[in-house]
Amino acid sequence: MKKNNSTGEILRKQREEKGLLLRQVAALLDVDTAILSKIERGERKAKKEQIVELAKILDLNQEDLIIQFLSERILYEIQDEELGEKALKVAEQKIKKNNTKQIKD
Amino acid sequence: MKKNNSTGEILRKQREEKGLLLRQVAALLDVDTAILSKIERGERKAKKEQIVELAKILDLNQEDLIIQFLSERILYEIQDEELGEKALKVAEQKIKKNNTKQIKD
DNA sequence: GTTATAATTGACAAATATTGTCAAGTTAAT
DNA sequence: ATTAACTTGACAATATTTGTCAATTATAAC
Repeated sequence: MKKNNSTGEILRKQREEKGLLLRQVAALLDVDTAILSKIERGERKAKKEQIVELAKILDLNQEDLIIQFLSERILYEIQDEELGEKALKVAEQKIKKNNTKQIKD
Repeated sequence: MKKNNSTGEILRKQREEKGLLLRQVAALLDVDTAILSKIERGERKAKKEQIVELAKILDLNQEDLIIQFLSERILYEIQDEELGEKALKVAEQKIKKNNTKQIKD
């Protein structure tokens, strides 16, 4: 029972399910095969536009893929940071505080 | 009842409380006054090393300041992203999952 | 084993973003 | 009006990210 944890795994699985080659998807994405290979294996980060494009090309739910992608960017930002988890919680609190403030507008 | 929301506000308040000039703190930090001014006003992001240094210079709790700083970096990462809050939650879940995994090691 | 196709890897280049310097401009107090 | 502290914006230096390319590895078919 294998889970798709990372954006890369999701992309690769779906590409293979559709029987597409790296070359083909890379062409549609307008990047070199090497880049897509690295993105799928998590060696490189994709750009947001590429994630959006890939969702279209591979018929993946765009929102889910973006959430996945953004969460990885967030985790990348706090990698090796001992206080990362606490910072995440503070960030959430700040967002919430801002949301409730918005009600006034 | 004014809260110190941002890193910059904390830094400025504490510097003023200590009666230090931008010039003086900037010198200790080894950057131009302009940079520190911008950091305090939230116009520029500080580097992590600078945050650590500033905590020392201004006698601020280092962990608290770092958490503050990291949370801002995280929020910066998802600014303007509609799905940012959801991504934050997913990021937290991933961290937790990883924590429990670690027990095995 | 050779050939052919797909994917991976690593060195390097191009593009973008971050951080810094400097000089000129405010602001506020005297 | 002078002075000191701070601010601002243009630009330079640096660092990071993203991309290209050529060489290599892996796999399958013969």
